[in-house]
Amino acid sequence: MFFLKTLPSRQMIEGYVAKTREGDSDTIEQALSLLRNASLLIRQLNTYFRNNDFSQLRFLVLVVIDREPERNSLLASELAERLDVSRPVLSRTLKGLIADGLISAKADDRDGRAKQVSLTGSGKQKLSDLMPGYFRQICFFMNEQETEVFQQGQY
Amino acid sequence: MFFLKTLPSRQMIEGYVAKTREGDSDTIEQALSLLRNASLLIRQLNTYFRNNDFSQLRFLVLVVIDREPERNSLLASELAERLDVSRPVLSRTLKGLIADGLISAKADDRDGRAKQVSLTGSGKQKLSDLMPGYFRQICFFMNEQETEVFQQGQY
DNA sequence: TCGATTTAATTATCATGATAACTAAATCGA
DNA sequence: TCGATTTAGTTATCATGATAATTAAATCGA
Repeated sequence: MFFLKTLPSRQMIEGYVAKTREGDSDTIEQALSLLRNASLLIRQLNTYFRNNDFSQLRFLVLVVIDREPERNSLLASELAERLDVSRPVLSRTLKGLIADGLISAKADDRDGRAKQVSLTGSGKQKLSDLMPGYFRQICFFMNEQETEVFQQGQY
Repeated sequence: MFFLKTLPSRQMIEGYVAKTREGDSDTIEQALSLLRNASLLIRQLNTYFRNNDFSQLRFLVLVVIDREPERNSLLASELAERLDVSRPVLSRTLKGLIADGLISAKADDRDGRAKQVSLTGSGKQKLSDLMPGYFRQICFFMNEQETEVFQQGQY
């Protein structure tokens, strides 16, 4: 997250760039807009998931299992490859999803350490329950942005 | 943060959009790219600050006090207006910055509840120590992106 | 083939975000 | 003017991210 509500003015950025002799103002301004816009959207999505007693990470775990073509289960290690969170966080999150009956896990046949994870019926249901609202949040936000920041060429 | 390393394919998105009858694929794709790019940059910046025994929020507090024109102190409540974090987090962060001698606080003359916060010498020093590297991180990342995702029109 | 290394997953612990509940001061309004 | 409300800030607690260390299984190589 990027917590600055109002980005530094162009002048301010140019002042810092001149002082540090590092970077160029356009790039900095563009990057700060990127950070701020994304942070606003992330906030909105987190609120959406919280309101549905869920979390973005839980949702993405379901998505990643669901989107795997030709397979209905994934190893936890494969999930870890596809998701940019630490292994302990993934472990804990899977535990929660299992406890809630949204995924099921069984030991892998070939590798005694590994865990096969798949969506349960309620997992698939949860995913399709959440997806429309998720898209709605995104589109609502993007339309908002279009009429504000994006038009001003800040992004 | 948005944790999906590889965004859903265009086809995948179109599948979900069709199923949910919600949103349009271009907007979704654009938003997911926004989220993912920003998350990568935030990761890089967090790493930069951590390597310097600091944090993004601490840095932004210093920036916000520093950038205030014609003033050398701000009320904690004014900081809260400018930064998108909860009050308790701001409280805790200010406490840490005071303990490290980077800012100083004194009770406000007019309002017995309020706190005037200002940068100390080391606070100003810390800020100018960190700023060039901060800009360097940003520019490095943006150049990287230019040669990858941005060119592909995903953003 | 068996000791060393790597890999999969978890446990323990910390850092840093949030909300709810609180204290105390300021302000509002009948 | 004084009780009610609002505002500033903190404390207590929880949620969720991270890293370091651990366990156990698999694999590598002399």
